[in-house]
Amino acid sequence: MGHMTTESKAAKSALPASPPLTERQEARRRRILHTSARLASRGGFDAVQMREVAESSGVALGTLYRYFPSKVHLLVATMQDQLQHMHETLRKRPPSEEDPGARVAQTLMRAFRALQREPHLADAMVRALTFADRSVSPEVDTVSRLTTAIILDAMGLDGPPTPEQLSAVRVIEHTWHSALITWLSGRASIAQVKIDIETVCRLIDVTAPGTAGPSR
Amino acid sequence: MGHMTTESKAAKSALPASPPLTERQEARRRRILHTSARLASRGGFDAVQMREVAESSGVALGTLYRYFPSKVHLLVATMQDQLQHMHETLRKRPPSEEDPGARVAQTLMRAFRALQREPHLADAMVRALTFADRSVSPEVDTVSRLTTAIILDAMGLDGPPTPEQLSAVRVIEHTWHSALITWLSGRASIAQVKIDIETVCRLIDVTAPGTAGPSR
DNA sequence: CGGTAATCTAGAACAAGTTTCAGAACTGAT
DNA sequence: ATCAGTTCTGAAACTTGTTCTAGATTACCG
Repeated sequence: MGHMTTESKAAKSALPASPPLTERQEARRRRILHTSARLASRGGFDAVQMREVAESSGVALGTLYRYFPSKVHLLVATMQDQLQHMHETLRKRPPSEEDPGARVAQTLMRAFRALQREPHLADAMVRALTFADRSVSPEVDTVSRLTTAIILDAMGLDGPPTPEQLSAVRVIEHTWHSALITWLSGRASIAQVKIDIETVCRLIDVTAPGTAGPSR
Repeated sequence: MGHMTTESKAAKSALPASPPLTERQEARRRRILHTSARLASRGGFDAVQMREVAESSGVALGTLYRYFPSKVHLLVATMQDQLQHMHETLRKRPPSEEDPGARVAQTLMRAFRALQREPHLADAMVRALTFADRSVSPEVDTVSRLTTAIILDAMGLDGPPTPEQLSAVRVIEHTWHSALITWLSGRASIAQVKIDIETVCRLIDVTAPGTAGPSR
């Protein structure tokens, strides 16, 4: 593995709020993201090789780097893309449970089973996400907001969440990412992940307004 | 970094099926780990360059790779080393709180402040840990067991932990790692990490035996 | 349409992780 | 002390992420 620059020196902030892309450019971007997901599905993080992504997308290497300043940027963007699909899919079938905690657990396990179908892709995306350094913060933040939105959606709250609930959601996100990693690296079974998710989701019910807090 | 005095074999059972190392070999290994930590402290993950580690440890590159089959292996081993120190240090000053949850939160925040003193080193170790693939599973597992031991120690239980408590500890570990990453990549403040840690530690009290569970 | 600036292409070049190999140095057993 | 087997060294080679450059294309503007 070559060079995984932690600190990208000349960060050419191309993406956020930049000039609108032309038709051809949008198509190129799509092609690249599609290729990225395809290669990742085949062999995970290592199988996404920048030269191959470029060639297979019909784009020069330099152009690929203009669109996505690093491999990690590319994979995080791929994750954004996939998460948006998942958000829509999940939204179509809201969870059947009653309690917010159980609803979140059910939704996350659905998401988990979806990822299970493409474990290599999941591997590439999650590894990129946790390996990302400061130069990718905005993109990682977007992924985080998407994940938060999925969880809040699943909770099915009436009003806005309380600060305590937001804390619980953050912790759930932490657990979600980390549990995913332990599963992907073969150190935890699916059953174990399920237990962890269900355990952490109890925090939702514990922090629900109107419910007596824990005994402290 | 004075390395350990005499310690029981139990602590360093990292390499299960390897032949015992000679004196010179043990010294080489320690030199390498020391160099790794030194370079990491200076510039994080990227500053730990295998050629430089080898040269600065007075060892050939091929030898470095014989001892640690990849950069990630090296950094995870470095983390094992540092965690052992931290475990001993923390054990010397047990937390002052009463409730197990609060004790764990206090201990983890102490550990966190220790890491804050060498943020680059923390960055290198944690990034390696979460980037590790299957080939590093045994070593990552050792780190996980060490972390679990630290948390269980902090809880100060009388008897053995219940399965529910073990689940809570797993979730706390997830949160710990993930919160660390968000802090290291500049996406969360120290205050935010503190809140997350304290939030997840409520799970400990919630799952304490003899306490009524949440209202579900 | 002509001109100009931005974008894209092809390919070389560079950086750092990893592998390989021939020979020197060390180890343990006879 | 000698021999066989392992370990270590030094150096080159290979891989893949990343950068750079010169020229071709394209997009936009008057």
